[in-house]
Amino acid sequence: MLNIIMLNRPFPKSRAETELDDFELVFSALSHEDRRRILVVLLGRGGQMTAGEIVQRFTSSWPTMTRHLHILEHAGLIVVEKRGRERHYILQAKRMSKVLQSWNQYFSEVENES
Amino acid sequence: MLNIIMLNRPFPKSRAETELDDFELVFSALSHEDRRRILVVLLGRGGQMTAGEIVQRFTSSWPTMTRHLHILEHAGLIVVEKRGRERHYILQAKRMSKVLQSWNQYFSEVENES
DNA sequence: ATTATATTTAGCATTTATGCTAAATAAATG
DNA sequence: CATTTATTTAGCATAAATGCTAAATATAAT
Repeated sequence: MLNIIMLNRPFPKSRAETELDDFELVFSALSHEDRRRILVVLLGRGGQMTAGEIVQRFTSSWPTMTRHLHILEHAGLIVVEKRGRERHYILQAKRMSKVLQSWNQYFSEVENES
Repeated sequence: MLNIIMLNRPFPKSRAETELDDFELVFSALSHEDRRRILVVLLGRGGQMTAGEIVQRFTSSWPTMTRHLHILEHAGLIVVEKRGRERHYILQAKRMSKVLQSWNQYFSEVENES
């Protein structure tokens, strides 16, 4: 699987490298309106919903929503928990804030603006 | 032009609507690595560079970079100033921070996490 | 076991994004 | 004015993302 490839690195990624990967994953995940809406919907429901509850609130098909959920999961913006035949998706708001704040921090020194 | 269509609305957009548009524009703009790099490069040069200076630092062709610059401009992450035949692109770091922080604020109430 | 429910995976069609080359524009210079 | 320099616009080819339907999987219920 994909994991094998990723764990096969000769040495671990540096903090900075990981951060760059995070920016890629998080900004890509957040670039689609439905994916942003999923996070907002999750927030409104206390941060945790099943796949079915999420799908109900959108117009796209279930497979399409599943893919969005996987993209959000891969970016670390949600995590999944299997409970019987249900999948519970759990918002990772802190992780999202951290990544976005660390991006913002790069730019926080600047005062060169109108 | 595009402006005519946009100004033809019967009433102005609400604050919330504008914010949603901002999320779309900003997260889409930041979803491409070269566009994020342009902002970082601009930052390293004091927040202002000509189109040519920016293009020099990337491997993509000038037209490709021009398009990236326009996407960043449309998102409000840079502004352009014409000076003779040069275009000076100016980083709008504050605007970027504001948009990302306002997104983060939606999620800042949550403490439901590991 | 059989059926129903919850959800994902496969595979394909369509749209959108990206990247290029060639041509156009517009200011500066000889 | 002709030429060079800085940059954009047009138009097309390719890659990537999105969305769908059908099929598969896996757990729960009868």
